[in-house]
Amino acid sequence: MPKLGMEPIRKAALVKATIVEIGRAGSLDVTVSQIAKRAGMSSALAHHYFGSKEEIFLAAMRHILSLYGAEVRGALHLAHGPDARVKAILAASFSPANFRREAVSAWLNFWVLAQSVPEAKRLLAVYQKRLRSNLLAGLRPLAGDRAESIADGLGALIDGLYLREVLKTGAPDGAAAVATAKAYLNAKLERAQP
Amino acid sequence: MPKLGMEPIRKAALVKATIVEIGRAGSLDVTVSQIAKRAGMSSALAHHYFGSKEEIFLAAMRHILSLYGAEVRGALHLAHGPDARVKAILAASFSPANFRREAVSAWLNFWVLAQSVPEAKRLLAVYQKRLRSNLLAGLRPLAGDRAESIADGLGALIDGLYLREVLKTGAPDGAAAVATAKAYLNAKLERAQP
DNA sequence: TTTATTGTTGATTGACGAGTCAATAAACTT
DNA sequence: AAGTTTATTGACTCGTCAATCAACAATAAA
Repeated sequence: MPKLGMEPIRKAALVKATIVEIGRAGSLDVTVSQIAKRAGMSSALAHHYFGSKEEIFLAAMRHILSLYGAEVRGALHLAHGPDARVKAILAASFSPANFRREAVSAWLNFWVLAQSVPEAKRLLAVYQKRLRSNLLAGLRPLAGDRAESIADGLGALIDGLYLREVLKTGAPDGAAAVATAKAYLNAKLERAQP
Repeated sequence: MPKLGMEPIRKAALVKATIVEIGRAGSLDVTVSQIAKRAGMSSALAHHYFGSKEEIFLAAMRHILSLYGAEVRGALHLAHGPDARVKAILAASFSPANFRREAVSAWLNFWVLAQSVPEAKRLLAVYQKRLRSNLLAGLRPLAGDRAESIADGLGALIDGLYLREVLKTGAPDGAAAVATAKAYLNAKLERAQP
């Protein structure tokens, strides 16, 4: 039965299962056995590939971050002009893939993890820095030296909209979130809603 | 040794200790023994007064919420005029008492708790509703029917600023947070920084 | 065909933690 | 004085869970 080259497959399955389980539980109170079971293997195998529960969590976090990063990069690639680039970032941030219950819950819990696990904190800091620099690139031509303060506000607003999604019932409404963020942007750029 | 009327004293000590311990750990991974020890009693006594760990957490959450509520109410009492009232809410939200490491960490973790404990979710929803209605009362005279969207954005921004505090190192900077929120407000009200 | 190498799990270990209980003691009631 | 209520804790139960291990299976390399 054992076919070779299982490692990447198993790891990917575990990462995916971890995100699902965190979403289900709404917290990091998830056992390795639960994760392994959902991924269709024994908990011993999960330990075999990842070494520890913390490593599993970090891998899941990297995965969420890289999914998000890829989406932003893809959207940015298609966008021409500063305004379009900023809006592309917003659209990617609240796209169905990222702005879904599971993922939002995972983000929230990774924030918690960042308080006690330095590597998690580092990863989240990288995300924040990249988001900021992406926003800044688009905003600078539009707002000059006010770009920094707009970017910081917009970044916090995005995170806040994620946070608030947690309390909502029913399916996430990415469009509404994007609208709120765009309204902020337009107000800061002192122009009417386009 | 046993003096009567200990219950409220013990409970208060436990609630306080809970917030400190959650702040220290950065998560809800805090044992009843740790909490009880910090509060200067045995874990059995903590169970005696609260029944369960979950009840202890909920009591701590109610405490944080009520501290915040009291601060807002106090600030609102002194504020005259819609503009002053909105600013009072911002000032209270980022006052040193509320916007400190421990409290911020507690808030974040209560958000996580809300995902799995209905009562926690309820409490957080009450907070959100009150914040919204307080903001609305001040914004309506200033912005008419745009007040709703401004209040929602401002609410999310406040939460986002709390969230971002988690990653920061060093002492929290309430003034900067207030400045960001005020900048948002001013932009939405289409006026220069007063 | 032996000998690694990789994949896999059931069983076990060792630690830890929530909640209970029995026992003790002080204070208040009658 | 006897009985009741409140305060308090050390010791214990019972369950859970991360991590390890021993053993087995299958493929690849020699």
